[in-house]
Amino acid sequence: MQISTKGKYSVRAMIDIAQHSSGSPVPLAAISKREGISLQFLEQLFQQLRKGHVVKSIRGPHGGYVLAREASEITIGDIVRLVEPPLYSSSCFARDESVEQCRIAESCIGGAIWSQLSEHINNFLDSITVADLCNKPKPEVVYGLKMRSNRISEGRAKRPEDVAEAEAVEVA
Amino acid sequence: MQISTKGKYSVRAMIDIAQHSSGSPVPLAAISKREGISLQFLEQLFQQLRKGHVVKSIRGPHGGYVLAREASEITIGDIVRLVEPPLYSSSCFARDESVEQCRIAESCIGGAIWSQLSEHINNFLDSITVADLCNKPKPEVVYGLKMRSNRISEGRAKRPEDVAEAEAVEVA
DNA sequence: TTTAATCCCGACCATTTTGGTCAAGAATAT
DNA sequence: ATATTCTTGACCAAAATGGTCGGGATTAAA
Repeated sequence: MQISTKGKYSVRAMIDIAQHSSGSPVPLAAISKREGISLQFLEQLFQQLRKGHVVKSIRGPHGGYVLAREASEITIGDIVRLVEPPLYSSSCFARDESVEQCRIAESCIGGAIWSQLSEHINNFLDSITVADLCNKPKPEVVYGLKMRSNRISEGRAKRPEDVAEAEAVEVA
Repeated sequence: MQISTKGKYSVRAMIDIAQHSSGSPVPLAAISKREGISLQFLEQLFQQLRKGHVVKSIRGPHGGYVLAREASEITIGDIVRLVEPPLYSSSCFARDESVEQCRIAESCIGGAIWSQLSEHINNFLDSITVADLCNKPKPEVVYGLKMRSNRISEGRAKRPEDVAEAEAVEVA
């Protein structure tokens, strides 16, 4: 269970755009140089980010990418979900995952675990926005991240009762 | 970000032992047959589970594996951590991950995100025990999983303030 | 004491995923 | 026109995943 560099690079690139775009588009070449990420790899990632509607592209000279909406309205989860495979893919403890039926049948709790874990992770990642990471908070604040619950992220219809209360983790 | 079959298989095998062991050891061959998991793959997994002290082995005829402690004292997190690579490995948004220094330096929040995410996941997985999954709860109960916070899992020293309040997710 | 059951261990291996590169093209500001 | 920038698709090496194989070591029981 790992977060790949695709996720990390994508988040870094999105932060980079948010920090360096003053209304004008940011070319990938600039991000590549600043973040030390290969241009071609960025291009690959940004196709997914564009199709996922978190950035918009502008072609030609002085072109580049701009955030599709305000940095405070783009969550880390929005980004990560576009470039990472989903955690929960309908498999539980069932013997044969291709079959819908679970081995321990009506008492199966396995699927619920992974789906609940997935919910937890998504709620956590959706509680942090690109704007949060651009504000350069003081170290004390870093560890006291304010968690916003019930955030509705793009393309993911959540009923309110689906959303867990995400409490801040006191790490320090 | 995926949970591999190693994690799922290991959890299933542990549940299998808990359900079929009446004090006597459960041979891998029996688990293999019941769960449809290759014997050799199980052997591979159980080496890690044994070294991680969640099971004990008994060799010779009528041998097999027994849980190293009560099913209610073994969490899913205990199992999964033994066979899955760790989520958080000291990398944040830093340009050069081999260097300890982060690009956005004193205001770096990136590392905190992944480490907090890791905490969240561990707390969640540590809130569910093998015993919970053997009790065959009714479907209603399945989705109302009671989360126990502040569980101390083997080999992971947690200060109380490190542990988030894990609330039950109302899925249904 | 042989035999069979069982765990133990290390090497091996095919496929998929990851983390990219390369080359050619299309759009567009200047 | 031309240079800049995104767009697309093919390709590729290395690592991880999800196993298999073959032989040992240990031990209960016939």
